[in-house]
Amino acid sequence: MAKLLRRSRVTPGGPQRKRRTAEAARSAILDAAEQRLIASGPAGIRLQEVAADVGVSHPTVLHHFGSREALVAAVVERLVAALHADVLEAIALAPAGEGNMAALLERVAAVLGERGHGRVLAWLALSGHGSDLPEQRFSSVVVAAHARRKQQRAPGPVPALEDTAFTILLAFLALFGDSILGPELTRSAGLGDPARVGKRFRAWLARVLVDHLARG
Amino acid sequence: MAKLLRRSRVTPGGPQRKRRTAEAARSAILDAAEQRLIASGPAGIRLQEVAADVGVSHPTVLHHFGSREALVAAVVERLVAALHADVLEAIALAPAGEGNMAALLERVAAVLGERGHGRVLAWLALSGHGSDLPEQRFSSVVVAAHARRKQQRAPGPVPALEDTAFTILLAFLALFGDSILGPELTRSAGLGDPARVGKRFRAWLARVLVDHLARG
DNA sequence: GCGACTATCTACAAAGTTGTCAACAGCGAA
DNA sequence: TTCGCTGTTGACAACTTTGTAGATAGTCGC
Repeated sequence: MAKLLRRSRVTPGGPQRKRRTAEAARSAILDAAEQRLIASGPAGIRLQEVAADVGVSHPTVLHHFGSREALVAAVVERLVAALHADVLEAIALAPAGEGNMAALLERVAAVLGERGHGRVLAWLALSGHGSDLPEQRFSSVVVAAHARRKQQRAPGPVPALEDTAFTILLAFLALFGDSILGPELTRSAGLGDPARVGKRFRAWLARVLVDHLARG
Repeated sequence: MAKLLRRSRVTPGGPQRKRRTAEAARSAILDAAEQRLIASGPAGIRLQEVAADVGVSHPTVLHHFGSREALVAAVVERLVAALHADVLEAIALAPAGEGNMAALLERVAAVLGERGHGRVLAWLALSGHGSDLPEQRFSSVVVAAHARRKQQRAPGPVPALEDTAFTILLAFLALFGDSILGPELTRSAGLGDPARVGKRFRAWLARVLVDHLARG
């Protein structure tokens, strides 16, 4: 009789099994793993926690990704692609004008801050996943910016390409560093609301950069 | 007979036990844990690995620190103190002159690069150990630098304190970000030897900062 | 409805990690 | 030398985590 009663080896509390398409399951699992990646880094991704977030058992995760390592690789790849697209979009959406440096910095800062893209960059660099970062993109941005710079300021000596590259590098590193420990530093400095201070800092940085590009 | 032969429950390969003072043992364990902290972050510290590095068994580590968490707290505290002292020393050793900005940046960059102080800063900020970072130190540096700045450039309008603070913040964030993903970015940009490019970048940054402080 | 496919589950295994415990052993003091 | 203190150890326990295996059960096509 007992054999007839139990429909599975052990009757679960909620016997209703939700079945998704493989693609939907993979996507949901990647979403959960992405949150864990942002919060705890690649080393902090646990199969059981990710599975619990999605509402499935951890063998289901293994079924869809094969191994924990493959899951980490998949979520890193997806997130790096998203980061890459977001940065390019932020740059592309900045109209070529005068006071748009501040808007561009604000956009890039938002990309690094929201969704934790800055944190993920740091996690990957620290964890040795640096080779997963997009390659040869920085140089293309530099070349495009330098062309626009030479076009905009006709008279005077031609600025060196490296000057443009270093300017962009400085802006990006400052925004990146700010996304990681900016709040801590402003709090430590007692400057008040970190969000407000961050905004003022970026506006100030925009003025410095424009100043340098114009006169440097 | 067998009872007489075995001097311990199981005869170890090397029966020689090295006994250190508690202080020496703690120091050696902290050294090993520090390496692990720099390489893998606070979450990557394993009692067995640290013990193996020192050449002891892992219960010895627990004996000296009580728990893994206490060990992590101890090594973080020691390393943050060392980082703090190194940064203050780098600033203090910079003579108040003209072209010393480059030397100062080089010093701070060395502190962040060597011994992995920059990495540790990032690890702690990402891992939520941000509250372990030194407090109220940034503001004291800003105040001192601002006083020196007002003294050096007598004529003209008095620069705002926030301008000095943002300048220091920019320099530190750029150096910090460069210590984390500078090599990756320069490699991605195909600019050649990251060490050389980093040095050129810091020299360039020094010129930009001095320029801003003088004219801004 | 029925069968094939497969997403999903429970149960288990294997390895790693932290922590406990009793015993051993080096070293200084009486 | 002997004794007490304690740094050190092997063995073990409890827990976590990844991975495997077989069974269960939705879903689609016929």
